[in-house]
Amino acid sequence: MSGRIIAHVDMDAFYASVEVREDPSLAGKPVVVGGTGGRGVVASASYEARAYGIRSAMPAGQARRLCPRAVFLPPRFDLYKQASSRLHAVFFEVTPLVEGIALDEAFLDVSAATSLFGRPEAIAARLRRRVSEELGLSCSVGVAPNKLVAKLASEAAKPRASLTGPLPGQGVVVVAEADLLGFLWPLPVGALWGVGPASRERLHRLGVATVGELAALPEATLVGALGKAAGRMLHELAWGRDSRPVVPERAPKSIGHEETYETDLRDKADLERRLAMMADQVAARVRSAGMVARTVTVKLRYGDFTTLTRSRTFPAPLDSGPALVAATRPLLRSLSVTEGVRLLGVSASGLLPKEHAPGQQLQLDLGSVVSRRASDPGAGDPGASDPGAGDPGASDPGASDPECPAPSQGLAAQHWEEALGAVDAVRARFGEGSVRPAAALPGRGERQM
DNA sequence: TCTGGGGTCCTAGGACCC
DNA sequence: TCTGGGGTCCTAGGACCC
Repeated sequence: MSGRIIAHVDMDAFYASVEVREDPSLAGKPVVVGGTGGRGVVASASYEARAYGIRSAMPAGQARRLCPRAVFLPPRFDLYKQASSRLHAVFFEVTPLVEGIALDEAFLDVSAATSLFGRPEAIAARLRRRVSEELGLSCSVGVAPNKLVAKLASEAAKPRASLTGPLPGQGVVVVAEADLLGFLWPLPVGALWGVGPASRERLHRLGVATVGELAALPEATLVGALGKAAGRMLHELAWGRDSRPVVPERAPKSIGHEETYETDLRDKADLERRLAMMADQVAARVRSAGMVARTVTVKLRYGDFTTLTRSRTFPAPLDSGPALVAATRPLLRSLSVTEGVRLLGVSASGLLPKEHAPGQQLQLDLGSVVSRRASDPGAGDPGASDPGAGDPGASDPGASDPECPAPSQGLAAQHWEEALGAVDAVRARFGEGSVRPAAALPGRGERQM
């Protein structure tokens, strides 16, 4: 446990600061990124905007009421991604052990960097200087023996908003092993990783408001109130114990896309087309990650915010657009849309690296598998690992759907791979919208472009 | 002018297997 | 033929993070 030195680097008001850097006339003004759509929320707010009480995740309307003269900008994620990769290049100057948490935030295990760069304070100061030189942006750095406290330390190092302008923070806060509990125990429980509004409320009912009070509670009480995993975890964290390692590369567990609409949608055919577009995009991202997916989930949210999911796991993985589109269709059809749909989404999970995936041929057969399983949940796996076995003669509503025919049984797997590669290549060159799934088109005879 | 979009992890119940 | 129990997989929902 002892000996680790973990740094947490967190950019200050990242998206807003990038926008100010791109347009210096915004400097000193309240700037809000996000919340430009009818149903948006704030993604990032400059310290000038925070002085009015504007915060991330706040509904746009509320932010506008708090500060009508704030500048509201639509997010430009490509710009933030560029800045993020330059940020990571700076991190790699110090250590290869970098775990990105978000575009603007990362843990660095700098335990082995002291011989080259000196004491933790010096490493943190160096990081801040290099970030400023390379990106023209400021960040805050926390250093501690573990991730939990490093993150809380970077928070303590942040600037503060005030109506007379941002008050600079310390920039760097280092918490030594001996000071751990003294730093931790006065903090509110909500500061701990994993304590959100629901857990905070439960803890308050137990009379717990600070981390110190949490530490005084028996672990069994916490487990009773919050469940086994969360209870044990929080008990450890309250005592400053956190052995989670810095993990540089994590394989994704799911890849998805969802959209909230300006007004609730009720037209089933329209929703199916939108879902097909999303499923096709998700399939492309699964392929570009070099993965295949076994589980497909459709998510739907009604106007009253009730949220439902429907998922299906297939015996063999899939990664083609038509396969994902075909998989989502019966899932959406199992849900009512007459109430009005606020949000629709698709996600692919059960991801496996493509090279270890067994029986990748399901995509050739998926139409029949999907509809058969949907109509008869008790049906076994109809030879899914064998592309030719899927009962090509059966008149199957899914496979014969005019809007989304199953890929031809006769198309050799190799040709299918080539077709997918071609789709991805055209998209890479001409943009995402250049190739669209047939199921996303309004009608068969109708010209789209 | 209520509540985004990208995710991770956990829980609980049922099916199923031994 | 009054009923175990562990393990795994799947599904749905929910808390939480940035």
